[in-house]
Amino acid sequence: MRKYSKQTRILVAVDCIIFGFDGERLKVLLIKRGFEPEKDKWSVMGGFVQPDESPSEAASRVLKVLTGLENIYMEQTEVFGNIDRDPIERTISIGYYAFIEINKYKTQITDLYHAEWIDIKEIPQLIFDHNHMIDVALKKLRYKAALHPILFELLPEKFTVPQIQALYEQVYGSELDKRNFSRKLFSTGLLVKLQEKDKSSSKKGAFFYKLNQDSYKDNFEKFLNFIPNPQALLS
Amino acid sequence: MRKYSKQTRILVAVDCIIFGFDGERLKVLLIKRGFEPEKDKWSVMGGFVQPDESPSEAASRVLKVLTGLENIYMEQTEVFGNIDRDPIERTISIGYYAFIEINKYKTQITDLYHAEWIDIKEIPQLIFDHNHMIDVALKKLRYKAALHPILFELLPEKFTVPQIQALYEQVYGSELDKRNFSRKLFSTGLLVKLQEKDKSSSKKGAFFYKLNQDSYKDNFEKFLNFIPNPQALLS
DNA sequence: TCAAAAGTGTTTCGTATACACCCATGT
DNA sequence: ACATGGGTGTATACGAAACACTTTTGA
Repeated sequence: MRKYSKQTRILVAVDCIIFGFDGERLKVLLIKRGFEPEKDKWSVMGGFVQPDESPSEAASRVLKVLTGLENIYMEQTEVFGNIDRDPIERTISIGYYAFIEINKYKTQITDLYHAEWIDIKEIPQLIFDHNHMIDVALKKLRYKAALHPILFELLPEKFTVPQIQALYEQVYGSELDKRNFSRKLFSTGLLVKLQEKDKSSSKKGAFFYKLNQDSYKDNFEKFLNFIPNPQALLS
Repeated sequence: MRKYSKQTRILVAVDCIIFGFDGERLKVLLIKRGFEPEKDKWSVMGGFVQPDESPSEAASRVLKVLTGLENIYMEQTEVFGNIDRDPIERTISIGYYAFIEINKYKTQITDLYHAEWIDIKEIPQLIFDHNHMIDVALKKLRYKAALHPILFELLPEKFTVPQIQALYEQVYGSELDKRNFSRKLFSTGLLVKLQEKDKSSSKKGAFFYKLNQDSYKDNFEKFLNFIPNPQALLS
């Protein structure tokens, strides 16, 4: 068969907004570019989609190269395709966002790309439309996390209730009532209490919990409103 | 400045899933392809992104060429980028979905592309991954419509309560209690009652309503759950 | 007068929210 | 003993859902 001979091919990139949580602050992994264009400026990590990979494979590859991590939850945000968003050459970029447990991230790789965790409140000016990409990812994160238990991806295997609450408070930039929060949390049936306590942040210590993986998967797509029983309907 | 010389450029397309509602059934606008590859097979309408347009501009152009309509609500679904999704040549396609009032669609243009409204329950086998694209768009539509008043885009300027209800019932494939439905509907403050009645579907006649455009815009992003007051937080 | 669709109210129940005190422990 | 953060319970209010009858009018 022949090709679509009269059409223009375009550079396609992926850019990854990588969120992390250190127990106190929500952060994004940014790199200081070691190459042109915009050398030494901050940006999110990205790369071009190669002939032998799908965009999501490209995003996973980029994530792995930067952090050494695989099998991480990633999701598309949206496509950024303005004609002049990259001054060198037209490039259409597919945005992805990922959640990683900040301590799994190996710092030895950091130096290679001059990568750093930057507090979400202190993002510097980035190249191209990368600030906008982060805004979009953050908005999507907030939207999704209000309806689905997605933020657990940011927590270590064992975590405490005060830690989760701090995470939600970071994401939404507001304080939550701990009594109502913990009740809601437990009512999901997602948490399994462990015997061990985290004594690092208080004298009394806070119990560790882990995710009930089965009900986590089962409940991931659940949410409510407008339609009487959307859980049953959205499948 | 020089180009990213070592990278491979890729064909980028947009494909538009166009939803319509005829007062009874939810439908999708499909075309019978008049060109190779897959001539005479059904597909959704799409086109390649041109050098002088962004993907969303391309989607609007495709929609206009097919339906004659402009300024229609469109939104990205996701990117479909498997290496072999188009057997002729690798093409990355950005999915869009649109809602149009079915009667605004001019049938004279239909013939040009052999376009037809197909009931959502009766989608034939389509080329490439187009069936999957429709599934994704439909899922997204259901998700979004459960939280936001998006389905009004499918209705004519004047509509009746039984019509909206029928639309929701089509979208979710389930029956709704009309007492609860109308109460919820009116509580949004989105509707303005008109004097005129629609007598076409009953002897008694049903009152027409129109959208309160101001509160429609104000309320578009509202919804609830998991976080105490997400409306205030998502902005 | 009857059939067919439109329109309207009440009760019940569950969940969201507001709110304040006791517990455990290291210093 | 006390300061610090962890953990728990209750009362109220609001919204969701279940449920059935009356109205209008063309045939």
